Amino acid sequence: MSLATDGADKPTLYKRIRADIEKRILTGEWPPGHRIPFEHELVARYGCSRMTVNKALSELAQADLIERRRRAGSFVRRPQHQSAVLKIADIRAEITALGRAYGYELISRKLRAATAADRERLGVRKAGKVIAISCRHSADNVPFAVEDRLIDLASVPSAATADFSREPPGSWLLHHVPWTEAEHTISAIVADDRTAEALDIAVGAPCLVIDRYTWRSARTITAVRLLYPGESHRLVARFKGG
Amino acid sequence: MSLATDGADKPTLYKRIRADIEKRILTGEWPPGHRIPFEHELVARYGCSRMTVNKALSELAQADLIERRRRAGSFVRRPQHQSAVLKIADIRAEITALGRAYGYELISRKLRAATAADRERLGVRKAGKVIAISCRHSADNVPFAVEDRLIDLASVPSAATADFSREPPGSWLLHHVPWTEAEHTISAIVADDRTAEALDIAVGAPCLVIDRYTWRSARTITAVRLLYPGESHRLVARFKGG
DNA sequence: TTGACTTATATGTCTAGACATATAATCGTA
DNA sequence: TACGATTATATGTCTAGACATATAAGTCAA
Repeated sequence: MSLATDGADKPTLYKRIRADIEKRILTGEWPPGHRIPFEHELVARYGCSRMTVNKALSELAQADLIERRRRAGSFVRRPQHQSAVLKIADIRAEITALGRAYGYELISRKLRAATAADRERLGVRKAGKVIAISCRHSADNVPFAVEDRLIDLASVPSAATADFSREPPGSWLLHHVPWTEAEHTISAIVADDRTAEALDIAVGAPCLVIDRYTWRSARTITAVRLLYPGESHRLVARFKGG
Repeated sequence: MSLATDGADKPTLYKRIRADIEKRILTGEWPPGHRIPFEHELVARYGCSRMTVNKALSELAQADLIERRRRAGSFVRRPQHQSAVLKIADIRAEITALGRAYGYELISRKLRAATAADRERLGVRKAGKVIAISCRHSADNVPFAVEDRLIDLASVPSAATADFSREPPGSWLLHHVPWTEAEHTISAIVADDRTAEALDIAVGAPCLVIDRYTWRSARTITAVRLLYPGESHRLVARFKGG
């Protein structure tokens, strides 16, 4: 509309308060340990009610930028240097985001009674059926990652009839299983014969490994190992805090 | 009212509302796409004011568990399967948390005018001085990681006189530079001669690599490369969302 | 000096309203 | 039927209070 000159649209007051404080912390004007103004002081400065500044400060506390202590005040926290947001995108999304052509290929799919090794890997005790899947993702027809997955059929019965020859199991699960929790473990190995062939790299070349273990309400859903060529693939995590 | 009987302490009302809803989402009772009750319905159910349920729902929206749409209502989001919280702890903290003895050893420290390669690595244009540090972290006297770091003295002048023979540069920076932003890149390589010797592993053994690039207010602070023995070290990221 | 008790105060939570705003639904018209 | 205008409504933000509660700081006695 008419006011195209500068700062976009009008942010709400509590967002402006939050941004003001965040800026002073991030520029170092208010270093770690610094006591930021009391709520009543901010109320006076911005001419608003206490609930408004409280909302701003609560969000900063939730983001771990400040620490709030009763009776004492609110203080700039020391950066933690420890929690980063690591984007582990769906492989198809990752590849298409790079502007490359996504390719998928099912290598093997076996439905079997869970072996001792399967139960160990899934972290379940009871016997039951599992699906073991091996597949490959490629970008512009170059191998991008190989996937080795185990799905617990007791938790996801409908996986028995899913067609994994066209849809990657990761996408299928994402659309057929609601909210889950997961644990990722990242490590490095060197390619053995089988891996080297699947990824079209040399035996002994480095590989990045992501092991993901997924569950819902304490029930195991799936365990997957992803192998990437180590020198060409990178995981990027960007974050605030040292 | 008179609903006090049970044990534990009494969580506040908005936290109870948030936990109730979160539980229904996580157990799958309310699957992705499900419309959760309107604020006025929750107000009626819990017998509280709208601001209280609004606070609960706002926090769920901030955590990306629900999506709020004006006029339409609030809906359970589809899990993203893409952002994980990766804990990249301070190495000393990581080792002591494992109950092992932390050891630190400075391998080299050089103060020099930035070379073209240094400027490239730090992403700065202007000439200036840098400190290049190479050091090793160990756990119970076993090499744990080697660190190769560059610090931009224009941004952190006091680093020139810091004693890095006893304190790791990471810890020192953490305590002398306020809030920063960083980008981590994780990859895998195989050990060359120098790395193999420093980590006491075989040449050609896999290594996990973390490259961290740190800045504050668009100003580069430091660039560091951490090398871990790939098969013994693991990065763990745990999170919600598929 | 130490420990126990009291007090002051900043944050934590909550209320019962208010108006703003985006937008789904409905209605009316071409 | 398709499209534009209107309306209804759920969320977004805000207010001016309130009481609860943890705790820093001060007070006083042993």
